[in-house]
Amino acid sequence: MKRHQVTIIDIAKELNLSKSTVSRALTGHKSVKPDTRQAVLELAEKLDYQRNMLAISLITKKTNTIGIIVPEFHSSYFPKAIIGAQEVASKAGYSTVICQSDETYETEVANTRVMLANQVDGILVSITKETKNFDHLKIFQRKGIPIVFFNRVCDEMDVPKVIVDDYDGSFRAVSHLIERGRKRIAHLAGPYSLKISEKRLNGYKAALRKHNVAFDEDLVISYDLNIDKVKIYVNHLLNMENPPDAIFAVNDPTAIETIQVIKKRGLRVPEDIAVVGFSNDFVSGLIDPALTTVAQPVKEIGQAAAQLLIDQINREVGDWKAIIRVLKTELIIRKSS
Amino acid sequence: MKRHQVTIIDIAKELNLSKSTVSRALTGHKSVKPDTRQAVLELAEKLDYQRNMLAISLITKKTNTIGIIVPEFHSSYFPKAIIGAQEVASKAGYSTVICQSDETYETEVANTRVMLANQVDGILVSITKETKNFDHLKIFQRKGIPIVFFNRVCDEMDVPKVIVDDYDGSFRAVSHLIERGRKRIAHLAGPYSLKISEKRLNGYKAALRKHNVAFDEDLVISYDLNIDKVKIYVNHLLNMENPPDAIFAVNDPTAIETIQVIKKRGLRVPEDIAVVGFSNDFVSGLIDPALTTVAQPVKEIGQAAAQLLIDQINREVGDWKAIIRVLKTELIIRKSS
DNA sequence: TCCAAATATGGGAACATTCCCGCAAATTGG
DNA sequence: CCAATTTGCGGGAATGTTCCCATATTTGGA
Repeated sequence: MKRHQVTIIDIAKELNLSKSTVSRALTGHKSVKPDTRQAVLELAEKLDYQRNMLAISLITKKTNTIGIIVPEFHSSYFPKAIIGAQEVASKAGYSTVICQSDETYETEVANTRVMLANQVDGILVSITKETKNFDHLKIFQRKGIPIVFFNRVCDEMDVPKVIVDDYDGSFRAVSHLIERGRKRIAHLAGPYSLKISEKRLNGYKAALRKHNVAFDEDLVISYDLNIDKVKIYVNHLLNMENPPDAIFAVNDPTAIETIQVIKKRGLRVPEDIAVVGFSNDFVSGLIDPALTTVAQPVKEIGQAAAQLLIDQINREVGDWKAIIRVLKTELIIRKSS
Repeated sequence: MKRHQVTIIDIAKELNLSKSTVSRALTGHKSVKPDTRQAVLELAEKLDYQRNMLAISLITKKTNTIGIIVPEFHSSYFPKAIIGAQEVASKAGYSTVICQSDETYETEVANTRVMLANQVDGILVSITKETKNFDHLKIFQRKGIPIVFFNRVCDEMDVPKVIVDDYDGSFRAVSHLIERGRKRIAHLAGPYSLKISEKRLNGYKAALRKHNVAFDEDLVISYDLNIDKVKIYVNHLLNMENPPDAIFAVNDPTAIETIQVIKKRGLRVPEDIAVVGFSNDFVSGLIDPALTTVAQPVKEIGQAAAQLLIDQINREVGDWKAIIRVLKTELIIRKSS
């Protein structure tokens, strides 16, 4: 299939030079006569020579590639974070290999294999909701390949992480609901295997405590983020003999689906039940009613994560700290509360 | 930074074998004693040996990687198409390198460089709205690297393409508006450098003709897809002495923004002005009013494109046809019309 | 004018792997 | 029981590049 690739040897032969000289001319080394360099560059252009990164990477042991593993592409969160990461990566001369784990542990493990085989210089990871064992990620640590977590982080690994203050965001969202006079606030939580679910739950609890609202265990439902199940849980909540007057959802897709279910039952948002989400997805301002939510600086998270990763790649082995960057959230109050 | 990588030579030495034998054992070659293979496999596992794809690719001239270049990540279209493409690619043993050109020609050119340097086995491309010169893509053809276009295709290159029937979708959308009694239907078109803009415009014109509605040049505005400008154009249309009673937008983000502008002026959708979009983005069903739009089988488009590409990679050079897969659209009628 | 230093180039190892070729030992068949 | 085949393994080239070391040429200062 492939025909012969133009190599530096072809250029060398044509110009009666050695491959060493051509290599030097091409990489912008000093100690090569301007005329020679000029000739090499011109011929390279003419033959449209492309440097073979495989060979270069093989010898330099550096691929200038970073891997990104994210659980899904359905919400606008990860695409946006990836844009941010790619931005700083490409500015630093890195290309990116993106894998999507589809929220399953096995795919995530497979993805890490791809990354290792491709000899990435470092990886950015946001784990799946299923991931409880981290051996596949610890391999990178062991091999000295930098790793940075963002959003969904691994607590038991001592590496840099970029997160938002989930506790605080959650606290403010729930406080807001209480200030609007809501007394029975339900929480549709994520799986507790994810640290963010736990933190958002804690923020929720703290807000209740702070405002002397009784905590009712029955009003907290942890679910697996499978959006189809929201219907069941929301209906369950609405069918309680003492139903909630507000629902704080762990993320925006959940909140949006919650609103749909409530509307379908003929109840009004926010009059009958207020709804608040988390993340400020692109959609959230456009739906009816517009969703009150906790905005995250998503693109900045991606940027920060990539920057942390590249810093780590450029540092000497051992010379880095497990910095945890915590970015601020912002409560966006809209019609749904 | 990097410490020594475990290679087949390490394994060979440890077991007093040659690297050839280890290679054979690892690649599942026949003619290697079961005991030997077992020993190799076990030691490889123990040392957590990872095959170096760089070296393998260098020698086999195949990277098992396909490149995907898309213009943007903002709408749900491209992420969804990528999911589809990745699905069939990874099933076929290919990983993907994704680049986003940010709707600028220069970035697209840079992206193709990355793809060439990374020796991808083939690329999937959807061009930017700016791309008028295709030399950077023709290089792939010249080098015998398969290329498949999807969505935003290049007309002057004779390669496989995956598109939807834009003309037909547009025709049906506009026919629907006419059937609902609309007489003055405006069209917010995309840049004519994109084939899809042209086709959607043609479908629009054809529908008018078919139903004997006069074509009014002033009701068609072509714009550069910069969403911030929608406001200007929609206001311009509404300020006309004989304003439109419907707006057919070239895509959903445009339609959604159009609705926002109309609502902000105190007009009602669809009572005063009906709006129809194109693509059925994830958001479109959730906004108020829910958007009538032409649904595309986005994931299937990605799948089809990847399949076409992989077929082409696996074929002998020269043995392929410039198939154009045209997928069907579906008109989704919602509240906005 | 001559030697040292700078400049310019070449040669070859190295990177990790595959794959072809060759050779020995083991197995088979008549 | 010996030739023929099969099985199992090793050696070494090749992939495209960088980089170190060596060598040749030019330059400059005393």
